Amino acid sequence: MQTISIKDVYRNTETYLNKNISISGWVRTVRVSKSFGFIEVNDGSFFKNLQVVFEENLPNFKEVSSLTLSSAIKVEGILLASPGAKQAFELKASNVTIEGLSQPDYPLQKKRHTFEYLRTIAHLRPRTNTFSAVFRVRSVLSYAIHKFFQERGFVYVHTPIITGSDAEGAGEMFRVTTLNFEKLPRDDEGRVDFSKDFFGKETNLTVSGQLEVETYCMAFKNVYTFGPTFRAENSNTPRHAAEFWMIEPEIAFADLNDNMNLAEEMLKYVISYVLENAPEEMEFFNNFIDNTLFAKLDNVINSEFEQITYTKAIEILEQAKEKFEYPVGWGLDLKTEHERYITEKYFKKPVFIINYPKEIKAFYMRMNDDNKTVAAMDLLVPGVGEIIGGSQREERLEILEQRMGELGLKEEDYWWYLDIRKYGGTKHAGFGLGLERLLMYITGMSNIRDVVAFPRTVKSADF
RNA sequence: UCCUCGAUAGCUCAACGGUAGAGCACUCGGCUGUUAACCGAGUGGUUGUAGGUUCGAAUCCUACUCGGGGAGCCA
Repeated sequence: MQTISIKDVYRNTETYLNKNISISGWVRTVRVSKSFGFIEVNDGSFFKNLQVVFEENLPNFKEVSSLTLSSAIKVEGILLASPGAKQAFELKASNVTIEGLSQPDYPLQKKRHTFEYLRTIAHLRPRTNTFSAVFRVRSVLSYAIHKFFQERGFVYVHTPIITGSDAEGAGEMFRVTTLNFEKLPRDDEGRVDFSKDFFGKETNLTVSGQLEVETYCMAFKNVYTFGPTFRAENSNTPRHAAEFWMIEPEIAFADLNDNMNLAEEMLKYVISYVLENAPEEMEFFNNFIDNTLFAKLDNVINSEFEQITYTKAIEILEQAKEKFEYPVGWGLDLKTEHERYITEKYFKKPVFIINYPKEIKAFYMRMNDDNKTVAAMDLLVPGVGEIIGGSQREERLEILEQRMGELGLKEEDYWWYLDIRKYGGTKHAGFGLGLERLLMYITGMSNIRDVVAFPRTVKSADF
């Protein structure tokens, strides 16, 4: 008899009803009486469990009655309509094979656990309802992102994880080295001699694939990266991880407006896709994690995202009755409290803020005609804050070189980045989207450590 | 890194200067349709670590470690 998935049983019930089937999975809970009992089995294919009914006539009735939580079993039997209120059908067992018995000190209860405790058993937490839902949605979301870009002809580019450009500037980096720390090679001035290192120079883990992907953008026109990113920042917040995944599309012959349209279209697409393709999981999140979730997501899908300039945002904040802890003024960066006010209280929907002062943004962003602002965009969403940061890139060689000079960046460190401006450069734009931030927004999970399988954060790299 | 709150049984918590307790988990027993099953009994503790105050400390004080929340930085 072929073993079928529990998802298949739920999705194609008519095919299997009143027929003999076989399933395999892990015991979520057992309820026994003297001569019969119930087992709820989860096989990982589906959020919901399948209820198995067993009776005294099983040859191993006693062993089955005392099954421990999370034991691995295989069940053969007939799928019947269930008289119980909480499920439409159940599997009446004719044979239960115990594949792997779980020890009685299994640390997960049938009761609710705190997320803090579950983080200490990250190897077991995917067996809980919440994490089963989170990581199935993470998978569906990742697929939706690829599907969105692939359907539009974008080329998926694998930018390097180990980077040799020592001047990315997007944050503190993790050094990659094979040097022996006990005996570091030194140069004449007593400094560590990286020419003796594996790559013959200083190397680090990437903090962004943007600069590299821009070069492929100038060959394939529409490209994206989707991969791990590393930041060694000492950030202790529920929104930061040292290792996270980032999506970075880059589009050629395109300006900031094209960029915003792409971001808006992508977000609406992937949220809709997850709602359609993981309905049980999303129902769970809406019921148990955040009961405003569906309303929030519907609002994103159905509203036109607002677009305002940085200058306008400052005006709004200056006129707000709200008391802010940090000062507001043209030229000052927007703080979390300001961003929250604008997206949550003033507009109550996603907002693009564009055209920031050049002083508070990166060197590669395109200078606007006013010579004061650059074509940057941040997308703020209610509840999470900044979810996307992007810009139109400076394609004019002289202006880019001038900006780098102002900021003290050395041209020789960026020779290849400057080269793409020399050989058929064109206007282009792109943005970065944090996968985990988006996943938090879609699931309502409030800590990034609970949407990463084995989170790496300050002072923590267990498992 | 700063501010703030916390750490007691495997888990979630109570006890707030005077003999450390409950629910769940686990073990045993009972129960013919359960749904975080239910009913009865039992097992389970150097109260995060190190000092200090006190006749006496889980409780008060100090430091440290770890965790939560907020801020900065950002995705």
